[in-house]
Amino acid sequence: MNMYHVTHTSSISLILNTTGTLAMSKTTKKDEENELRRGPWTLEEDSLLIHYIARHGEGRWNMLAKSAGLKRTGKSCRLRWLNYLKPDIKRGNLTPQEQLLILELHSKWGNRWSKIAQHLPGRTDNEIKNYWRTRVQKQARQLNIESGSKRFIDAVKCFWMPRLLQKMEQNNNSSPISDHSSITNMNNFGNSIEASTSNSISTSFNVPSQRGFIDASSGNHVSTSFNNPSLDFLQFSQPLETSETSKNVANMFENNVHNCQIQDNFYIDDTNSYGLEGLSFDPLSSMENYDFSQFDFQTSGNGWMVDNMANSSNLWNMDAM
DNA sequence: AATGCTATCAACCGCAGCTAA
DNA sequence: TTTAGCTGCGGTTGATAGCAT
Repeated sequence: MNMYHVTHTSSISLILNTTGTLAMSKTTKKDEENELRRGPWTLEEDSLLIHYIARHGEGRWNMLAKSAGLKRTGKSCRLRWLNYLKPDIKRGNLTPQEQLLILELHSKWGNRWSKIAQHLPGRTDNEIKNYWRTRVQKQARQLNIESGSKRFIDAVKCFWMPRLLQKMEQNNNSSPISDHSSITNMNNFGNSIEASTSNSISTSFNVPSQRGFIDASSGNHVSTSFNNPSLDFLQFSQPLETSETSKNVANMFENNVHNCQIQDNFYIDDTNSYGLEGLSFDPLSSMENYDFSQFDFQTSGNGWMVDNMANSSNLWNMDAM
């Protein structure tokens, strides 16, 4: 049994558990005899649980806990299995695609973590919940936005999502990518918000009625539409046939359509504040690097973004998704 | 090197819904 | 119909690693 007791006294033991961390458990004789264990699981407990489920299957957790010889509650066994031991659990950082999907699904279902997790194979509700609370909500707090508010949704849609798309594009292209990025919306060229890199990969979220936009790197006016009208808001400066990721993105969004509306005159050009390292990936934090001083920008209280942006009436159409 | 702070994530808790007795 | 037990979900906590000072 791979349980490493580093030290052991009559009442305190240090145990190297499965996560590689040291767990200190203070127990009494009474605890050991009568009470249920709590805290980090040991390798021995994991092994008992895994082998029992391999033989008998999962479910009926209270009985399982007793039968397996685990001094744990059924709930604890269930949680340990579902969140950590189950073979098909995917570990490691969430990919941009997964993050994008989480944002999409959360906008649709709210804190229905279990339901969201069903759409991310190998990811657990706990993991998604932790991601949301530690990354997404943190950004909202830092920007003085109430998470779940309309402004927060605007931020997610107009900044975070395009950058995730951009990251996906970049991941799909192994060629060297400059740190130069820009988000551009020029009044003269229609209402679009565009994430662009210097290697001409450009992703635009458009107001459907105005589909043209300027490729920031080439200066050419580009208008690319999807066959599916519901994808009109998604446009790419590269022809679709040359951008596999664009196709993937299009597929991903096919049933998750929403429009991103921002006001005219909205122009942001940051030259180096969120290069690749920034894209690894914290889009809202990169917002903090923008110069919003030219706008009616409030850093505390209710406001944080261009007023017209927040006043858009067609934002985040839940029904359309 | 020591200390404090922050981020992350595993695990626990309380509650609600379901089911069987 | 009531009640007790079980399960699953979402919120919260606590331990710890890593970073900053």
